[in-house]
Amino acid sequence: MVNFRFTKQAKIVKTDDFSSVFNLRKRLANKHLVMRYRLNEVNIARLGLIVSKKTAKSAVQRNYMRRVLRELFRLNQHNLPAVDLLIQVQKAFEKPDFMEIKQEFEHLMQKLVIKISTINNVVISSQSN
RNA sequence: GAAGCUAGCUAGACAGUCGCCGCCAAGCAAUUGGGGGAGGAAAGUCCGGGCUGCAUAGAGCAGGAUGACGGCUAACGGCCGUACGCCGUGAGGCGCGGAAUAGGGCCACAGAGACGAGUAUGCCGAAAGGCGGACGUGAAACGCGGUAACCUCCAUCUGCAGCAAGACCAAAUAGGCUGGCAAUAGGCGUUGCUCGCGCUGCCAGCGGGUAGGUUGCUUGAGCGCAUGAGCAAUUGUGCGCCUAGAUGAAUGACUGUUACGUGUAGCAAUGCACGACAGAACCCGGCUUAUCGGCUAGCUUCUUUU
RNA sequence: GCGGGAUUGGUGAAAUGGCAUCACGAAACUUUCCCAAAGUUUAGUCGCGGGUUCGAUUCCCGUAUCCCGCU
Repeated sequence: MVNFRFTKQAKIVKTDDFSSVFNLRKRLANKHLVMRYRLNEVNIARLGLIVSKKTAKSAVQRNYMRRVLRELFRLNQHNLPAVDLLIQVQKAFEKPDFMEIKQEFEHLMQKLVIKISTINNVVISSQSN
């Protein structure tokens, strides 16, 4: 039985955590979303969302985007290694675009997993050498 | 029946799966169970108040706001009633800025002239001049002209800031104060050197204070019903109810059944698609703006029937 | 949460309540064999809706959009 809960520990709250992810400058992007990531030490994938007022004026629209992204993360969190993940919305989307956003999100997830596994391999190989 | 006016209400419903944020109960804990979780505008921040801090002997000036009359209210620039003006066949809607004899300013064009003088014709005069002054122009023309939504004066109100207010707890680093130790030495800077001058080390304690956390934080000028007062706004009394509290910021996503509306395909049954404006951030009373629709009540006009 | 400012031809800016102005650009015409330069002419509901006024870009109120500051 897999637990899909999204608790407070899985949320990035502190300004330090945010800025440390930003400073690492690891970045993936496509049409609507920008993803920044950093390996962390808490053994759990954590999420921070950035939806600025510039992308959408209406608070309702911003809230919708936040909720959809959180939901996608919640359902996918067990496929992820322990990373701090910041998702920034670049272009506004609405309800009819849901399937597109889902595909984009999953695509980014795959890329992320591949990248991180290569990093880990490098680390392991360098240690063995 | 159609077209309207005004006031009020509403902003689909039920069930399931996976989740989110408070509260209550159980449990050492993990967790489990119960119950609650956006609006009529939560918006704009245009007014008013509560609350909190600062300032303050008392009073006033300056500055700001309001401006028919009377009332309501915690208060208001709000609301109600009345009067007046305009619009509408009407139900109704919109508006209203006190004082021009306290003083200053402005009054384009036209007009003789825009407030100080004085045009035509006329009367008195030899003349100078005096009296009186139409028509026309214009928003306004001798009359104490118009304009105060120009300054101003008058009346009334007004200390300043805002929950990121304020209160409490309190790392790391840097600096402050006090005490003790070391010491007149050494180090650094000032010119290449010397002298001179300036700065300073270690330990303990103290208080201030940043990140961060806790609180303020939701029971209130509260809501509903009945009834009394009042034309009404509003208000007295009685009974009942408890109705979000987040903080890198919860209130969501998906599925099924069904109601309503719109579009579309179809002769039809029915199928498919879509669902207004919009998201609490200390709390209330208003105003303004956005809004697919639906319901109720009262009233008006026109037409038809009896 | 609190506060300030802007909106005028296509663009950037002026203007005491009395005819909306300047520069660049655009279009048309003149000039030239052609182009450039030069000259002439044209195009504004003064963001929108009300009010005050004889008259509003200007004054007052509301509103929309944009920009900025403090915390």
